Amino acid sequence: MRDNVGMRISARADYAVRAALQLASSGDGGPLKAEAIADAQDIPHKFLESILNDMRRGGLVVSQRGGNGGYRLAKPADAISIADVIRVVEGPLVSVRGVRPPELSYSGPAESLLPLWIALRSNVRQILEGVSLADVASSQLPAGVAALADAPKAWVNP
Amino acid sequence: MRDNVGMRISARADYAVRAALQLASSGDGGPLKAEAIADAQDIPHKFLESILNDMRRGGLVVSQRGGNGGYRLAKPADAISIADVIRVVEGPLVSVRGVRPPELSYSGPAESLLPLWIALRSNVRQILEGVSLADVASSQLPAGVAALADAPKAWVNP
DNA sequence: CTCTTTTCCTACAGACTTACTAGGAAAGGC
DNA sequence: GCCTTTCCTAGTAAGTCTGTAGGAAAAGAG
Repeated sequence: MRDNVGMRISARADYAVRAALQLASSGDGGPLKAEAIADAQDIPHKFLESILNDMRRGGLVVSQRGGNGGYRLAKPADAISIADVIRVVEGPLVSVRGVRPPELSYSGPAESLLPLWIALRSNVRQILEGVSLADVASSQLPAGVAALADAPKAWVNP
Repeated sequence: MRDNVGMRISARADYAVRAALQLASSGDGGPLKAEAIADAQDIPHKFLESILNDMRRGGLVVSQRGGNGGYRLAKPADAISIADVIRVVEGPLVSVRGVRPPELSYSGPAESLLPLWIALRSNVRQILEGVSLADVASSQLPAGVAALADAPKAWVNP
């Protein structure tokens, strides 16, 4: 039985964003330990560790070992977008058959498929790059996004 | 090395759309054989067969066996959207951790994540449901989509 | 009825991805 | 030295993705 594809947010990406939000909302009471985040957001501890590691390598968080170490955001929460987080843990936001749209080539009646994928990607970017960790953590989504989410139609499954 | 997730259009979905476009553009010179489509679009023949089968079960195409059989669209090309095609071969357009957004529950600073995913999904739908096979086959994308695709920024990788 | 064509169905296989878990080494503070 | 917490390598069970193989069932032509 085939299931869900299309815009798939994996567990890894979902966890990454939630962890980042937890860090964003911790204001500045020192760094947060992986385990504290794991408990707060109900994420498997060791799995989260590897995600936080990706985020550190990607320059999104900084870490401190030992006694009262932990993680904190490397930049202000309003300077990190959801797209930043997803890209750091999973690579490109949009891909077709494993490659990014500009590398594709279509022929015949499928020629205009490329512009379509490009438009789609641009649209997804617009949303995910336009929303910061601070926006979500404070429940203040940008007007355009909030408008989309408020339409009742948006909540019903097709 | 982790790679591409996010909005992933699988080979299966890409092939399905291209096959449907080929059918759309064949006007009405009788049904098209699977092999003819496979050749025209450079899709593995047997793989395409199973995709066309999904599309038949989903009511998108009708088939005819024997002598000069083949496939044709079950509805006019301007009554089938790209979203229809993708959904028939891959299920829901957008999912988070394998489930559809409305089934999720977030807590703490992640509470506003749900509206964000909903907004994202609504946006993706708007595009993919708003473009028909006829639009793509005739290279006449709807104004809003064409505008997105025409922005030079949309074509550069981040 | 037989032959050819083409769809339809089932089964499988190899490579890859996903979501984890285990165990310990390295660093930092007391 | 000791305790904590990050950091690193490895592995694994289950699933998905992209196909292939082989044949049975239908439709029409002769």
